[in-house]
Amino acid sequence: MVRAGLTAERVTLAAAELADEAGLDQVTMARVASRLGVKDASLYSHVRGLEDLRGRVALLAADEKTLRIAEATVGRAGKDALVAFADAWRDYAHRHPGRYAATQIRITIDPELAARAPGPRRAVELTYGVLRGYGLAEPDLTDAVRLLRSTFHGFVALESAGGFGHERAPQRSWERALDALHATLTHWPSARDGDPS
Amino acid sequence: MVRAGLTAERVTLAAAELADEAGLDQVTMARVASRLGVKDASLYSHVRGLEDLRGRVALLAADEKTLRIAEATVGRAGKDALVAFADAWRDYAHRHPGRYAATQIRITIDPELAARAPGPRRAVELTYGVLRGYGLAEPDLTDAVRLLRSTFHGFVALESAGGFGHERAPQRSWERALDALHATLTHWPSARDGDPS
DNA sequence: AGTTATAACCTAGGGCTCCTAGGCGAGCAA
DNA sequence: TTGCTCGCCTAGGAGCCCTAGGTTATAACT
Repeated sequence: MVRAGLTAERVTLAAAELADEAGLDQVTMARVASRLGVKDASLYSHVRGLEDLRGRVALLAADEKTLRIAEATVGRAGKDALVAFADAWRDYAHRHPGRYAATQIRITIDPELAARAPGPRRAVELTYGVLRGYGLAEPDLTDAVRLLRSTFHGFVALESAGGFGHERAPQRSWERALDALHATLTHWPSARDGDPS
Repeated sequence: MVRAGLTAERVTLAAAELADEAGLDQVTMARVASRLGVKDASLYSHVRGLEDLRGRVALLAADEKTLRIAEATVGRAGKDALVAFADAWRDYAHRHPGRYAATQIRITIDPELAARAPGPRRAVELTYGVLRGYGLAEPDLTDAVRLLRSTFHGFVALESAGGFGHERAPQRSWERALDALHATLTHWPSARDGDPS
């Protein structure tokens, strides 16, 4: 009998590929195992269970997405950096819908495993890096980071859930949203300026 | 044998309550049935299956959320209406996490059933109503609607997934986001004003 | 009131899921 | 060559979704 040479990483990668091709809900132990030429029970030597596997896919996706964003934004600043950041985010979600969906799941990840993953921490650093050019200081910086992440994630989630009708290309709306975010960051009100219009 | 008096509506409501209490993934035919004092096979007279049931929960949630927003925004205009709209959205998501999660699922709803549900159409009308005060015209209106929905949904999704650290109260960031959206809508650039900063 | 028809709820069971327990043998170390 | 480790196996339990077919409560009609 030839051994398959499984590792936690290979199992996670197979699950991620399956998620992108067939949807996250189609990721079952049996299907991942069959893709690796193995029985489902064999996976439990490498992965604690289905929930653990999903968590690993989520961590993988976070790392990959962060890497793409880092590559896209390196050497850029200002609106250039903002657009590159946002486009890389959206592009990753489009290219890897299953992996991206895994990141949306309420977190039930092995803390020890999560601590070793560089993705989330690095993602925060990158976001702060983009905002550095806009001259914001805490706590405005935190608020701005949250606004950016909310807008990017919300747009991508609605778009891929079919939440936008077909009357206008999402690309145009995306560009306008980025214009709006750039303007918002440029003129961020550093103090409350009550405008009860 | 006493009959339980089930209807599709009662089954959907039980599923929605279970989703809010235990999480959407805990909504199984068996658990919904037991909550109604019935065997799982009995539900299939009223509901086509689990996917259909989830779709009905999603439709219920959309209708309820729209209703709350309508109540909150009636008689308001401008930023007042924007804030009421957004707060009602976020409040619904907080109060009914399971129902809200159901609305995020990639749509696989019986089209005939969906056509009878007033929620989605009414939601679009309400959003356009809020924007009326800002004097936008198509296609800017569509772009603005998408920006609002993206920001609201993205913020709520990240917030309830634990995506924000604990270093600053989300409420503050939410208020700043609404300030930013109000400013964006007030000064919406009706033509492209390329600012390659 | 008695009869009939509808349909609400049941039991039984198939095929799928995740997961555990225990066994065999492949390939490495001595 | 011998022996050990551990990678992958088979077997099986519990629970999932769903279908088929049987009972029987209830509503409708004479």
